[in-house]
Amino acid sequence: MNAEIFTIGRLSREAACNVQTIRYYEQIGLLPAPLRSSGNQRLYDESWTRRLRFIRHARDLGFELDNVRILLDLADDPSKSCEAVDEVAGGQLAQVEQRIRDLQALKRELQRMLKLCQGGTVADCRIIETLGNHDLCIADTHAGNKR
Amino acid sequence: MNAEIFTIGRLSREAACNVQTIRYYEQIGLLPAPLRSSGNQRLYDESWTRRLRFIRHARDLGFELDNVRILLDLADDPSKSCEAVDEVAGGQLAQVEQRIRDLQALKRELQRMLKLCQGGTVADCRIIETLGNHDLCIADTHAGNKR
DNA sequence: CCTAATATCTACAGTAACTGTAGGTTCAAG
DNA sequence: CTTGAACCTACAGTTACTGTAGATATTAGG
Repeated sequence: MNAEIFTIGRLSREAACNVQTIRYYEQIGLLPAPLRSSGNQRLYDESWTRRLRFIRHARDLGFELDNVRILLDLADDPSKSCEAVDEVAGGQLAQVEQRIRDLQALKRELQRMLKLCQGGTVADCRIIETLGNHDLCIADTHAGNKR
Repeated sequence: MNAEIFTIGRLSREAACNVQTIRYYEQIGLLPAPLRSSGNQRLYDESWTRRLRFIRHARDLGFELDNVRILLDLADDPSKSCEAVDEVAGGQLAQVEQRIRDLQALKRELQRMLKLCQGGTVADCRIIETLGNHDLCIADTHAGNKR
C-alpha cells in the first residue's frame, strides 16, 4: 500500500524533532538504525514518524529518556499488562507534583524577599541580606532545590 | 581579632557545599583563588564562609550561576542601587512562576492519561495511545516542556 | 620517629539531553 | 554542469556539578 519513503529532513518536520536529535536518538539506541540509500542517506517511512512522535510526546510530558525507553518496549509488546505503563506514568506524575511543590516554596520565598525591598542602595538591601543568611528564611522551605 | 584560618574541609561543612564544588566555583571564577599553605592547601577564613553561603543560598533559590555572579558583584558594591538586585530577583520569580504553570499543565495531562487506564493489556492501553498521538491531548497544554 | 588514616592536591572523565560546528558528500533543479 | 539545499560523520560545547585516579600533606597513635 503506502510504502512512501523519505529522508531525515521530512521525518524531522513530521515529528517536530530536529535532525541532530534524530541522529542522537539513533546513536543511543532509542531509534534503530534505518535503511540507507545508495548515497548513504537514512531512509524512513511513516512507522518511524509514529515512533518518533511517541518519543517526543513522552519527552514533552517530562518523561526521562530511560522511561521513554521502557514505554517504547511496552508499546512494542501489546500483549503485556498495562500495569507497568501505569506505574511509569504514575511515577512521572508524582515527580511533577513534587517539583511543583518545591517550586511553590521557592516562589513564596522569592516573593517575601522582594516585598522587603525598599529601593535604596545595596547597603540596605534586604534581598542581599536574605541571600547571605539562610536563617532569615521561612524555615526549611527550600532545603535543597531540585532542578 | 578572629583571624581563624581553616582548610577546605571545614569550609565545606560550614557552608554546606561539597569540596569539589568549592574547587569548581574557584575554577569558574565565582570564588577568588585563596591563599595557600606551605603544603599547597587552600586556606580560608570566615569571610569565605559567608560568600559561599550566599552562593549556595542563591542556588537553592534557583538562581543560575550567571545571576549569582551578578548578585555577588552587586553585594560587593554596597553603594550601588538596589534596583538591579530587584530586577534579578524579579526575573527569577517570573521564571519560577512560568515553570510552575508549565508543570501544572503537564500534571493535568498526566492525570487525564492515568484516569483513562482500564488495567487491561498494552494493546488497549490509553496511555500508550495518548503518547502516540498528541491530538488526543488537551489542546496546547504542553507545546514544549521547559525543564 | 614511624606508620596509618584522613585530608588535600591536580587533572580529567562522566552526567542528561541535546545543540552547534567543521568539513566533506549527495541530490535535485535549472 | 553548476549551484544550493540537504545530508553525512565526528567531535566540541552546554549547565552545574559529581566522581575517579594517583599523588602529596597533615595529624594521631604507638
